[in-house]
Amino acid sequence: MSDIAKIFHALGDPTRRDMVERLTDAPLSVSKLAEPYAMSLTAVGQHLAILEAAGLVTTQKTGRVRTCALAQPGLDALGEWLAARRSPWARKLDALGDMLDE
Amino acid sequence: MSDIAKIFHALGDPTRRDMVERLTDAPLSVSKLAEPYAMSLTAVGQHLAILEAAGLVTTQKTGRVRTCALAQPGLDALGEWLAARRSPWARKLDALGDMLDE
DNA sequence: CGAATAGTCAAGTTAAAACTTTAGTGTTTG
DNA sequence: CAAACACTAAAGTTTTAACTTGACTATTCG
Repeated sequence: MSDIAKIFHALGDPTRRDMVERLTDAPLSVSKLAEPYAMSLTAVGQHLAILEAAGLVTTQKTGRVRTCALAQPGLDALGEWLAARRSPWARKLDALGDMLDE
Repeated sequence: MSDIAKIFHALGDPTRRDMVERLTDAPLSVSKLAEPYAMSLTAVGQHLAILEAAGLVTTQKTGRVRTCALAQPGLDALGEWLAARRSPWARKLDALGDMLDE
């Protein structure tokens, strides 16, 4: 699964997208992050693992609490993908470059 | 389902994301769009409906052929969402505005 | 006009995600 | 040191989404 595939798949789920939105404001522990959702802590942990694998969230464990924060790599990759669709000339240049490489 | 939810859900699927990527280069008929995929034309039509509902693709039927092209509204909405995560100060200003409204 | 083309509709099947339960680890607190 | 806390792992269930089949409509071509 490519990076961009992981990112879009991760953000395709409403709960995960909401988590990212809430982490925009401030870092949160797993428990705090889980509070608003009507699901088990385990389920939240699973969502978190997906966000982390996509490079959208980083976490670090101190003692028994894991703190989650927004990560740049995922957002940056998303920005690049979007830029390529919004300025088609950039994509055409890429295609030209690929052609010249052959 | 909110606009941004529709957009991320739509792009969360690999086939639909590939469709959008191919439409970045040029508009295509449904049949041409379907060619690379090992699935029925019906399935492609279903994917297309989801992309259209998300504002990522527009289509128009002329005679018996439907031509599909990339649409701005979806990409713009995605850009706005992303901008809000990448510059947290913007989001904090929004929160301040909401607070002052009360 | 008949056949081929391009796409669509409704309904059912299959495959993938999300979520749960149960049980457990390491960490702090009283 | 026992109990509460914060999370984690494995395995099974349920829900959702993707995809198929078969039948059908409208358009173009010979």
